[in-house]
Amino acid sequence: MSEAGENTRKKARSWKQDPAAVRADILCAARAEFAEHGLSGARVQDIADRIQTSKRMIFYYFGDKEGLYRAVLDEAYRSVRKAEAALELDGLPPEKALRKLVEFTFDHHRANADFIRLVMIENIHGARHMHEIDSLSQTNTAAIGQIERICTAGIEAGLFRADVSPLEIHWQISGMSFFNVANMATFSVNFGPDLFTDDAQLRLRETVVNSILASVRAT
Amino acid sequence: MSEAGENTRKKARSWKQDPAAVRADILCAARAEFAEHGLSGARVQDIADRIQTSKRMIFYYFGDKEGLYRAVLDEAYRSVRKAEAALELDGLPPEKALRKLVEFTFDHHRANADFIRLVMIENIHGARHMHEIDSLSQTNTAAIGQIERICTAGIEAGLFRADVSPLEIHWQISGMSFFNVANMATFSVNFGPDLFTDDAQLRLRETVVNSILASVRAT
DNA sequence: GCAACAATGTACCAGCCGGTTAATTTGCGC
DNA sequence: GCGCAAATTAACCGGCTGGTACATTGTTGC
Repeated sequence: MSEAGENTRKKARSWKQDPAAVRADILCAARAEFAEHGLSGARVQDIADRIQTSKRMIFYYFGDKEGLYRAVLDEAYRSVRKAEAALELDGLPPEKALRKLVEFTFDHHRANADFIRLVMIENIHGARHMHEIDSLSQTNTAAIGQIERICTAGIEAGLFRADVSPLEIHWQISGMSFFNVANMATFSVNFGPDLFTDDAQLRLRETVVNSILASVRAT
Repeated sequence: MSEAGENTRKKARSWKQDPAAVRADILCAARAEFAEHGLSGARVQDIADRIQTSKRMIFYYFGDKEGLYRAVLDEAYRSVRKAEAALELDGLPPEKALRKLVEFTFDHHRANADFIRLVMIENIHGARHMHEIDSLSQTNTAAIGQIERICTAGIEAGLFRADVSPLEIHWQISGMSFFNVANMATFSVNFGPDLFTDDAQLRLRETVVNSILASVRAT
């Protein structure tokens, strides 16, 4: 995911001219730069330097810095949603399905630190830029739909409490999975890095699964 | 907490000259500015403008922008720790104590959005600046001590599982309480603002309490 | 092969912003 | 009051940074 399209062009054919690849390269470099330094911290020149292109091209394709940032954010959300949609839970029994969803989310967040950082940055900006990206609203609620189906199945089977809230469950899963990646740096400084070794993370993931399952189970 | 020392000086006595108050005012204004715009996004001039002082004073007292940022971060952690330490749980039965701790943390994070934002920002910078603040390491582990005592009491009473991990419990509590504030903006855009009304937050807090309690309880 | 247009390279600018220099004022010890 | 250091002001600077003007080169349709 992160190295895709890094240098797909450059004298690929005779000499140059490959707009689509340039655009893609810029997006990729920009995602890395924004994720690393934030919106105001990112330097357009540095983005250009990451691939072999000029600042000029960036403004040519994306208008201005914020336009580029918006494009990066849009593309990032789009790709994450695609990965989430690939999960197939509908056949599984409720507890298995919920467990799989939690494990997937936990792992997926860990594997996509760039995306997490972009969301952190966007939150610092009060999600101001997301409002101008329309493609989000519809598709994001699909994540809730997944949990809703699990919940109704679980309730019907008498396994889950009748008053579970799919939105709250999603919030819990996201919250811990997100925090795990987003706050690793400060948490490590404050409490040591023990929780972030590979096997500690495996145990932690299991803790998350258990606490979610325990809280939805019928008494 | 946020308006303290806003304008404690200014012609308070005869005309001016009140170094301690100026320093405090700068710190206060800087905290707001950094929390709002991040380290690179914050403008030293804007910090000076928030109170009636000049950029020069800021460099006079704090050396440079990063020095000021470090001072803000230090002071913020210090004040939060003080509030945490005021909690008295040692008399309570284990479940009551844990519940109270969760409720306190959840509310406290909500009430201190500035601090949350500073931590988010510091995480974006890989906690680079926290390393240079020594006062943290010792006192932060006190938070774990609190949970440790609750856990041993709970285990001895046969109420808690024998393998509960205080550090993991702290991670869970922090994770959800932090996420709740830190990601409110993007979460609202993606899933609507329903979860962030006052009474929804009350229910959400109860969900957090229940899921933590459920996951530590002996089977 | 030649317009016409899309894509790219080069050089440049204006304003902002962190940081400084130097002069002025205030408070304090005596 | 006087001297001296601390506190404060005012003006300034250099370079970085987002953004642009213009020339140039490749591409495509005919």
